[in-house]
Amino acid sequence: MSIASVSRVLNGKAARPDTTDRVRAAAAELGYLPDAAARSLKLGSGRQVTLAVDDIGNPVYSELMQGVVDGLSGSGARLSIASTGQEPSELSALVRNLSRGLADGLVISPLRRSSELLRSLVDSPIPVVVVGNLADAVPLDSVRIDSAGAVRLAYRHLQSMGAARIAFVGGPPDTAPGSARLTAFRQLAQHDDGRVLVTGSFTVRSGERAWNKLAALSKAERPDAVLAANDLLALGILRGALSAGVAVPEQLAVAGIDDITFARVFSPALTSVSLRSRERGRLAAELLQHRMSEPSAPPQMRTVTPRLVVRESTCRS
Amino acid sequence: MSIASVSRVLNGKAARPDTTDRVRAAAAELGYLPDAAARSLKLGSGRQVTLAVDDIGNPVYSELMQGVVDGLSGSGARLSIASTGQEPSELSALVRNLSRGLADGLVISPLRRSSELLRSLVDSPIPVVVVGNLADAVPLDSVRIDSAGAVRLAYRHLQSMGAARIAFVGGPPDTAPGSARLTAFRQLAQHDDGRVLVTGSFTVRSGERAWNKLAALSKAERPDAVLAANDLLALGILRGALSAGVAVPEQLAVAGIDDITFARVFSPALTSVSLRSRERGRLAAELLQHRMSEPSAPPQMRTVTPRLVVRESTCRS
DNA sequence: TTGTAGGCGTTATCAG
DNA sequence: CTGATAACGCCTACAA
Repeated sequence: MSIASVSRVLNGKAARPDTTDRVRAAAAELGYLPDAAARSLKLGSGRQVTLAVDDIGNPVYSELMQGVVDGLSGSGARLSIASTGQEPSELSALVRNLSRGLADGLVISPLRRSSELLRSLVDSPIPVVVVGNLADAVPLDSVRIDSAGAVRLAYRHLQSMGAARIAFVGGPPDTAPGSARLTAFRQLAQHDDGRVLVTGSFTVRSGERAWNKLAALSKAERPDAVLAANDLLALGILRGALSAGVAVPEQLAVAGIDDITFARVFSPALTSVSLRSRERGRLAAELLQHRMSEPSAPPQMRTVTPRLVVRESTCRS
Repeated sequence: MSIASVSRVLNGKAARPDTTDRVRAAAAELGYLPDAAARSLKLGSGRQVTLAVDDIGNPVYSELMQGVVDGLSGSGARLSIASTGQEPSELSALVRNLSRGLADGLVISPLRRSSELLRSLVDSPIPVVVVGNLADAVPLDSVRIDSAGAVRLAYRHLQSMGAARIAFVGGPPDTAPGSARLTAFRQLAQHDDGRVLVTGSFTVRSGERAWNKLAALSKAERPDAVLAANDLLALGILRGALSAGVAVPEQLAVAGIDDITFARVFSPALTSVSLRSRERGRLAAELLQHRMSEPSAPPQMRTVTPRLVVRESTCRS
C-alpha cells in the first residue's frame, strides 16, 4: 500500500474500488487522521477563518459570530474566534501574529481603529474583511452600517412619542461606534436642549452610573427620554430608573441601539435600533470567501440598513 | 545570511549581536513572518487550544471562555473557540475531525454526553479536558459541579422564603445538566407536591412557554415559587409573569441556576445559584496545560462548589 | 558562531 | 490506476 494511494483515496480522487476499501479499512483500524499542519503547509491553506473581536462577552459579537457561521456553512471552512477580552486594542498584536497556517482569512470588528491596526490589516498576509465603517481610502473589504441613520431613527421615534428633553448616553468617544453615534446625536439635537453624557465603556455598569448622574439633576433639567448608544448602556439606565421607582416609559422613555437578543426579554422590553449583527456577520463571511478565491479583486463594500424595533420601554401599548 | 541563523535569532537563541540586528532588520523590511503551519509540523505542536461548546450564544459559555482565557494567559497559547451553534451534538463530528495541527489541546463542555462522543474524546489524538460530570470510569480530566447541591441550595432558599408550592421548570432531560438537575429536584420534592415541567431547550423562549402552562393552571394548583433549571428559563418565566401582571416576588418567587451576568441586571434582579462558570474555565485551562506537559499522568478532577446569590426575584428587601 | 543537510506528513507530478 | 519522489517552510543536529 503506498502513501500516494492513501492520499488519493482520502481526498476522494479516483481509485480502484478494492484499493479504496483497503485504505478505508486500514485508516479506521489504525485511527489514522491526516495531519492538518502538514496539509496546510503543502496546500498553502487550511480552510480556517478567524473572527477577531474586542470582547466576546458582549452579546453583539456573539450574534456577529452566529452570522459568520451562517455565511461559512457549506463551505467546509472552520471558524475560530479570537477575543482579547482583557486589554482593549490588543487586537493589533493579535493581527500582527496572524501568520499563514494559523488562519487563511480574517473577519475583524475592531472597537478602536488605530492607524497602527489599519496598517497591520492592510499589510496582512491573509485576506481581511472589516466589520465597521472605514475611511474610503482604506483598500479593504468592509461591512458597514449607517450610524447616523440609526441614531436618527431612535431620536425621531422618541420625539414622536412626545419626548421633549432627550438625553444621550454615549460610549467611549475614542471608539469608532462611540464617536460616530455621539456625532450623529449632536447633529440632530443642536437646536434642542439635549443633554449629552459620555461613559467609559459600553457596559451595563456604565449605564447605571450614567443613570445616577441623570438622577442627580434638578427636576427642571431632568430628561423625559434617554437615547443610549448601545443596549447595554440602555439596560443600565433602565435598571437604575426602575430601582429608583421611576416608571418606564411613563416618566422616562428609554431606547438603545443594537437590538441584542436580551432586549426583548427585559421588562419592560427595550426599544432598540437593530444593526443586524447577524446579517453583518453573514455578509462579512461572504465577502471573505470571495476575497479568498479572488485575491486581487477591487475592495468591496456592503452596507446594512438599521431598523427601529419599538417595544415597551418607549411605548406602553 | 543563512536560513538557520534567521531561525535562531527569531527564536531567541544565542547569536552574535550584529547578526541579530541584521536578521531583525531584514525581517522588518520584508515583513517576514514564520509560517505557523510549517513550524507546527516540525515541532509537533502549535500552542493552540480549542474550546468546544454547543452554543456560544448562551452566556454561560461566554463566561466559561473568559475563564479559559484567564487560565491560559501567560502561557503563550492561543485560544480558538468552536461552536456548532446550529445542530446540537455536531460536537462529535467536530471532535473527530480535530486532528493534530488544528489544535494541540481541547476543552469541551458538551450538553449531551453520548457514548459516541465520549469514545471520540478518549481516543482523541490530543489532550482533552471535559467540563462536566463524567462517570468515574471515564479516563479523562474533568471539571465538575455539584448539581444536586446547586438545586438543593435554591430549593431550601425558596422554602425559607415561605414558598409552599414550588414548581420546577427543567431543561431537556436528554442533556447532562437537564437530567441531573431534574433528578435532584425530584429527590428533594418527593414529599412535597412540587409540580415538574420539562422544556425542549434551555432558552428564554422555552421559559415563556413554560410560564403559559403554569398560568393555565387552576388557582389551587398554581405554584407560589418556581425553580428553573437555568437562568434563561428563569428569565422567560419572569418575563411571562410580569407581562401577566403577577408581582415578583410577592405573588411568585423565581430562582434560576448559573448566575449569568444578566441575572443581576434584570428587574427584579434574578436570584440564582452560581456555578462559577468563569472559574471552571480557568480550572479547565490549568488541567489542560498540566496534561499537555505530562501526557501520561493519571486523570485529574476538580470540583467547584455552587453558591447561592439572593436577589430581588425571591426576596424584596 | 555560523552554515549545511535532513526530515516532519502531506499532495502533485511523473513514470511505470 | 498505482508507486516512487520532490517540494512546502521550518527547526535542529552536526560539521566547519
